Amino acid sequence: MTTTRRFPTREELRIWRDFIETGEAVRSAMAARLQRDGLSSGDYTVLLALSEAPGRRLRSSELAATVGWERSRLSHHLGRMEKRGLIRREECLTDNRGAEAVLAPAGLEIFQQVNRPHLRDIREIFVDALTPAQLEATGEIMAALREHLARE
Amino acid sequence: MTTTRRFPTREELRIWRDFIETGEAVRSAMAARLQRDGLSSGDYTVLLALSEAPGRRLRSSELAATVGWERSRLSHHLGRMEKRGLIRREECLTDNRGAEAVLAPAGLEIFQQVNRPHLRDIREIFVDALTPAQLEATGEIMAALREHLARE
DNA sequence: CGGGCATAATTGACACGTCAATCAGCTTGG
DNA sequence: CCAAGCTGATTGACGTGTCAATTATGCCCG
Repeated sequence: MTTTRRFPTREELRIWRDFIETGEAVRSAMAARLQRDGLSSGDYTVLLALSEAPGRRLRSSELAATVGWERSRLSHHLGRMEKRGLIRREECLTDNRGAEAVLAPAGLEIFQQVNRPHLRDIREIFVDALTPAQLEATGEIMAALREHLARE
Repeated sequence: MTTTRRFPTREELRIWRDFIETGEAVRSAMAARLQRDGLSSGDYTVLLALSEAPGRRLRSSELAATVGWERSRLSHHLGRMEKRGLIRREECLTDNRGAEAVLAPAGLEIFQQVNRPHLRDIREIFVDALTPAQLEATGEIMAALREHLARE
């Protein structure tokens, strides 16, 4: 009876824009809080991954896979973090092409300072804004979007 | 009875990360499609606003308000779009400080070419991925997040 | 063995976004 | 009227992200 609509309705469009804009607003609010401790979201992502890695070190490519970044993005970011003394780079013993990123003392210290406040911020900005049912629905919606994306 | 939890649970954290990462994935998928026509998301946003404005022109500050951007972001973006011939800048007659952004013929043409495919992409990437109930829930969740953010 | 291909990582060029500083023109209170 | 301050817009510096090219090494097959 009803054929597949070609274009979104006004309401669907509104929700789409809400989705995009709210995501940006939430990320930017979180970035602002992290910034108070001098970290960007990317910094936190890297520090978290390294702090959880055995020996607090990871091959560049493993780190990239862990955080889901492209190599070159990681390379640029590590360069900036190294300049600030948050990480070090070392050569890889088992593969001369390889590089390892090592959590530096300054990086560990700031991560430990920032981690609990950051988790609290996630609760304040995100978890507390939603009912348990909405939170669950969010999980399902994100899963549906990702699965749909993957089917292309 | 139950005091406010200090930190998110594992599950809440998972949903938080899903929310952030899915948002990034969806935006990036959309950006890739627009890119096939040589436009960034920002370009589309500006072209849409201008194409709907009376005379296809807007004062810079009004354009900034319409799309919700900071002035300086808009200024940089308009500079790039002007270089590509998508818009022109003209002086404002009523306020010598002012500048107007005017949709250039090339900008109008590409916008008209891109608009319908873009709307179709929104349906394919976003609307089609969700059930009607999920779509409605998304609207409510985004509203809740924004309202919560505004309360700070 | 060694030429050719794959892989690890970096680099450079460029688009994008934010922040702080700047500049010009409007506006207003004494 | 005019100095002080406000507003519109741009700019420069810098962090960030992507893409394509590059460099160096490992690996495999003939």
